[in-house]
Amino acid sequence: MSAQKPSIPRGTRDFGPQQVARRNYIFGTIRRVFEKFGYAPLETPTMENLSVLTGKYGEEGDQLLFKILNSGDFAKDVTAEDLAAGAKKVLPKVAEKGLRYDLTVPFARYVVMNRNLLTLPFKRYQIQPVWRADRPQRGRYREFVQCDADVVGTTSLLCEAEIVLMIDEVLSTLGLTDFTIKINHRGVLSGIYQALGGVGSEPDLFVAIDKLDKIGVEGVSNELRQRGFTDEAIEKVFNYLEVDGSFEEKLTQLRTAFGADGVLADATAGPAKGLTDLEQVQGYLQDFGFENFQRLDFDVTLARGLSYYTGCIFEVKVNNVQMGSISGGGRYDNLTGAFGMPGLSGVGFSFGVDRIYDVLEELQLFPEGAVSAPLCLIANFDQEGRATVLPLLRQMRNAGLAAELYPEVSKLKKQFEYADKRGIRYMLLAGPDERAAGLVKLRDMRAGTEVTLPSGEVISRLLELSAEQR
RNA sequence: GUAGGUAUAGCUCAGCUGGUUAGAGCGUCGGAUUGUGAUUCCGAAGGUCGUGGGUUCGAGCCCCAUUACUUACCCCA
Repeated sequence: MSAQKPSIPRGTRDFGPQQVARRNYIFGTIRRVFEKFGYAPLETPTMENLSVLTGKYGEEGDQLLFKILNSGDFAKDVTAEDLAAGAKKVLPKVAEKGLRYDLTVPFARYVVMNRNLLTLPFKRYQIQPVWRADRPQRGRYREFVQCDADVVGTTSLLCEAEIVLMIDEVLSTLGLTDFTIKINHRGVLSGIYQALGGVGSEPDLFVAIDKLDKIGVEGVSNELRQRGFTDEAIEKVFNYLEVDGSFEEKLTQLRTAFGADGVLADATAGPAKGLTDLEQVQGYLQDFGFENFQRLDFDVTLARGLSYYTGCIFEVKVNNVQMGSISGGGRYDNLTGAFGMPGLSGVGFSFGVDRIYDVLEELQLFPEGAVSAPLCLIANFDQEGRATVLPLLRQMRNAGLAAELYPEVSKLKKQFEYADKRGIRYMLLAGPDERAAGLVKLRDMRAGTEVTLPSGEVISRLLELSAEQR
């Protein structure tokens, strides 16, 4: 048997002890905030039936689904004609399950299946990995964890305001200060489209203006022109995109412009609803005493693709770091419609932990403590010492101290190197000399200092030292 | 799916217009130091140069194919 080079699928990663500790630090921060705001945890299976997943993410999304080959003789129902007809015909016969692509669709499925048990409004959070058969690149993985929080069964804009508060709190707690929470409303975008008087297609418009910060005015103009928008329409689009000033000022300018273009006829829907919604969210935030309005940016160009959002939409960008959005979300009015339960409104958002990790690493914002190592290593001098050292080790653990004995008798140099590399702060030396005197030596590896003390006092001393570290 | 780039030791990379036995740093292991690490010194192990073919007297280097990785686009967290 020839030795093969081991590998993992591209776009996936191993996480070593330090990385796991750091990821847990991020998960913990997010979880605590979600729970403080009243969200309850939910977990769903890694795999879903393909019928649940397909058609929910558009044609491109379907291609990015990982499908799971049926067990047993998966090819037994495939005919020669199927093969000739291509993958589309063969797929449903060989695969009936797939890996979850996001957490929102499984959540919708869960809500529909449990509609009789749920008390509305239902607030849930979910922290689980998702899989996409994408081409990996910077900040883009094929297996990554999403942290979603959604409320369904209420149209209250209080939820939107609280989302802003949660995003701000999580990112601030993680040490980030320079980030922008972008907010917009699908109604506002629709208003811009309606103001054009029926030129081009609405999705084309949204996709194009979403790229403004990336490809600039020129790029967006070209793209719109290619998509059949007239120069006149394009000019009008940019008039809207150039609204400027504070949150209130932008709202006022848009209201005036929309009024002039006659798209505010229905005061309870579309553009008018968009403006009043945003106004109200801002009002709630003021009532909450939200301090960081400088981080909240009403961005008319924010569109978030072609997804199912119908109301407010959010996206968070860390400034001065080359990284896509680390959080995003919005309100949807018909999430569960595809599963036969129409008219259920909800709003939710998601943190991309893997991207947050990359950002924190780049900005060196991980705290020192986010490493897991035992507090103390007991040196192993000889077999005879075990009668002294093993009871001591047991007592340390019973006292709640993380400790270990170097598993084999070997040169002290090696044991010291081991402690050093693992980041173990204290080393306990109980060799023949110390044992004869009923003493132990405790070495602080960081300071390089040693103290000798009666073996009966070690545990209380270590407890003091570990308390100091917090 | 589209377009580039890269592939040499466990890791990060040198390797001249094609020329004899492919190098360094870090890491690993051993020793200086049989009871003291992170700084010193000495030594050792470790590579069929991603894979297959071609050109050539001769290929790590040139050509073709292939695979993997990577960056950007599309899309997205």
